[in-house]
Amino acid sequence: MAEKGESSGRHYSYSRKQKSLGLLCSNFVALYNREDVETVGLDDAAVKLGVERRRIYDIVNVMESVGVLTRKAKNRYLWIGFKGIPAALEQLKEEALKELNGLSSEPSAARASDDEDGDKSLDQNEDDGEGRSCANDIAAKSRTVLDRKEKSLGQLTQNFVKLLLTSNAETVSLDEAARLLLGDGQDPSHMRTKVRRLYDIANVLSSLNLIEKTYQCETRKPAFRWLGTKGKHDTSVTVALPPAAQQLGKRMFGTELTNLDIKRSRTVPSVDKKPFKTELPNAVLKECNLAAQRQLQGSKPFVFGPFSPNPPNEEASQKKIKEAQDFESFASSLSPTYHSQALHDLFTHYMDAYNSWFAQIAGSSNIQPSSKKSFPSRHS
DNA sequence: TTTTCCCGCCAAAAA
DNA sequence: TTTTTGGCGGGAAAA
Repeated sequence: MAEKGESSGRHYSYSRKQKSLGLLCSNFVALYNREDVETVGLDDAAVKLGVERRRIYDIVNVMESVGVLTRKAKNRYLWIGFKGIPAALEQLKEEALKELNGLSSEPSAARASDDEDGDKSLDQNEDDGEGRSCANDIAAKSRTVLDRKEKSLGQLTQNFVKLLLTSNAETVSLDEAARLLLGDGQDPSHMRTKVRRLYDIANVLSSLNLIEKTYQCETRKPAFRWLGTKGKHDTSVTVALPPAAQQLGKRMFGTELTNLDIKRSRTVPSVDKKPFKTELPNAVLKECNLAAQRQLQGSKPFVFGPFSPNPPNEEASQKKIKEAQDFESFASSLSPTYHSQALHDLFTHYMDAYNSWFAQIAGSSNIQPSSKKSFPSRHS
């Protein structure tokens, strides 16, 4: 009955970027990554973030695959946060290694593999020869179930991550991944679908800062590079950029996590019909995530999400201040991206986080921005 | 053009 | 049954 999405007929210029899974994921994290959150409701998320439920399933599934969340009940997820990532990764790597040297008959073995605690130890019996009517039926059924599970976004995510974890290549392109995760010569249509899914996954993994988009050295082909698990000292894990890519004049990516992407803000192909200074949201948001995270990594080898719970060091304070100011101006020129309300909460959250965080470092190193008074008084 | 990937139909699991 | 999950691929924005 009721028409939900769209609405407001004349929505000048529509931008996919503002609806991307990556951005959604960032917003999701920003919304729930706090101490006082221990459970997440899907409805709540969908409403707060202004998206249809379907999209929530998408991001939640891949996040769960990486340990950020766990399904607790219908409509309910347990929020674990970025601290859950290392363990999950460890496990994935372990599995990957195991199935790497073990039987290599199955490319994408979707073993029961439901990590940790003993779960429902359902049938595993395949003895006896007389199945009779229903036994066969059940077998077929579980066949279907397994099949479906095998194709799930979550499973694909894990396989993709395993691939990245074990691959000795520096970067992996999505159709390489698809090719590896599927058979070799597969039906092209099937292949395309798989690649679509990989794009989805890659977007949220990027948003979580586990991977980064780059270009393959020689081919110049788009590809992804693993960023997580910097277990060892960084010996030479970071290969130089593909030199050729630089002269393309296109958007480039830094050598490190310094992946700033200044939004080109290309809106309305024909005439600029925008009455307001509509601009930035997603790019800035994302940037904030990255910035926050970058700042927070002190002696730690690697930090996962934004606002991780450890005190920053004071060496980069100057930069922080500047960013804080940027952020301030950004916040004041907020424009509706999804359905108004939700984002407001989000920004409030960001402001809070930045404030408390800034207060910390400002207090500890005793530096004040010369021109401005960092932040105006906070009032709820 | 190719690459990226959002949207939402609709079917499989759960309640 | 209804509701919750979530494959899947069309097709359009972005590069």
